Amino acid sequence: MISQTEENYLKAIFKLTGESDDAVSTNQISAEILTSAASVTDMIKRLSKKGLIKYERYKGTRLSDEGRKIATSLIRKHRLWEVFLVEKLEFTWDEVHDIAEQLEHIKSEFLIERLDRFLGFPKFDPHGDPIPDKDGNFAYRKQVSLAQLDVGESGVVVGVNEHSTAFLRFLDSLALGLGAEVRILETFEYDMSMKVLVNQSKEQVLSSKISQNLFVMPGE
Amino acid sequence: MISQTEENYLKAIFKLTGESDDAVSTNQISAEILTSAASVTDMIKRLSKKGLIKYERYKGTRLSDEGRKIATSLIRKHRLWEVFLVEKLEFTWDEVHDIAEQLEHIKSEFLIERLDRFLGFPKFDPHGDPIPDKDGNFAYRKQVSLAQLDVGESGVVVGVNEHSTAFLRFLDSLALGLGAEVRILETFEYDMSMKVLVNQSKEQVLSSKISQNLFVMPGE
DNA sequence: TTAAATTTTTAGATAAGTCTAAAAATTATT
DNA sequence: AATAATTTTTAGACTTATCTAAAAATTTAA
Repeated sequence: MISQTEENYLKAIFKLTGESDDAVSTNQISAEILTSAASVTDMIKRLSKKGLIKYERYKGTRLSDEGRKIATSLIRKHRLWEVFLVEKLEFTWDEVHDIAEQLEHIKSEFLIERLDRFLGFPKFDPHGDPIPDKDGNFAYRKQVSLAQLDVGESGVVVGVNEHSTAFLRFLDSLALGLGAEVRILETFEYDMSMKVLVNQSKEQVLSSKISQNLFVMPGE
Repeated sequence: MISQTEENYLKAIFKLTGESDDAVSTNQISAEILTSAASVTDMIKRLSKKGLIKYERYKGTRLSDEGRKIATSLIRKHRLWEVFLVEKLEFTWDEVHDIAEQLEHIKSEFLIERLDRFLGFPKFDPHGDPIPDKDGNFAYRKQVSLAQLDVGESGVVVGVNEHSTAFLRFLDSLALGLGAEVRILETFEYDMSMKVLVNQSKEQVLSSKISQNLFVMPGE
């Protein structure tokens, strides 16, 4: 049996390496989990003994196949629960993270398959992040950050690169939620901000921080 | 912050005393939690220090107002999640206990109020057990065990006094789920079994163990 | 290529929750 | 009322997960 804490370490390692197979350092993990490096060393030994990670002293850590499977399963659960909270319980996209963080640890394969069906097998969560299938495969989508578009081009918002409540609420206030259509009117070299037309109706100036953290599917 | 283990002890104490304010013994708790008496003594000290129970050495334990509030809140969560699993995810009544046992520990008042609304404010769970409201009040319902009915009387199944998978599946096979109508045709003094008519169609002989563990609302 | 800076690991403590075995207190029995 | 049986608590140990401080290994820089 794997503990919630162990699960959180596996998820952190996956988050740091993504789909690649790079090794992550002890310090990277400790920064991600907000814990001491000494605690990470301890946990790494335990996970290594269980065969969930491959690790060499001073060299770093990478997930084993088994560890990767658990990590993607956690992400799958987390994102499916987020869909549930938003679609069924009417939470907003900035309210769901902490609750999903708890729900992802509920142990029942059967439960998650039924939840998936109940939700209509969604492929993306309320933030536009892909929901891995049972085998851990993530849906691919052609996307770029809004900052990469040139004047005259447009795109549809499909995701965010930052999940803070503050950022998500700010996007709401700009009508820049998922599905919003954005056309680049003008870019300002000075601070890399850009003037855009949102949903063919409202002009808005966006800082580079915003445009870099917004993913769009380029159109036209 | 209260731990899951602490929550489980409070729930066990509540289960043992019910709505009364009797003291429960250390051994009773250890039997309920399936743990050693020594562990119970340790935990009792901790809960007492937190003001969640009132306890005197060798005299027994009872819940404080605060402890009772937490216990009923856990039961509320457990039963609401059971309704969700059965009504929305199409689980059967014998499959939901273990999953609800995990879900009841998810911490979010907001979540449970929204779940309650999503489910249409149910008053009873899939086993017929009452769901306490936010203030911890249980709905009252006039009910007796089937064994208490006399020949000629009838009732509608509204609850069970045993929640084992075996018992619930057995009831299913007899078409004796919640809502079933039962009329007593004959009782046998010898072993306290009774012959009944289920849903005005099928005759069945029920052992006293069954009739004692089935709650009905008497009709006629 | 040696010294300085950084990263990682070890050593030793602490807290929660569990256990067994033994001691203490209470209750039951003769 | 004294003894026996039962219940409860204490004592001491173990595991998981955490910490700080110090030691060891590695990397960077002069």
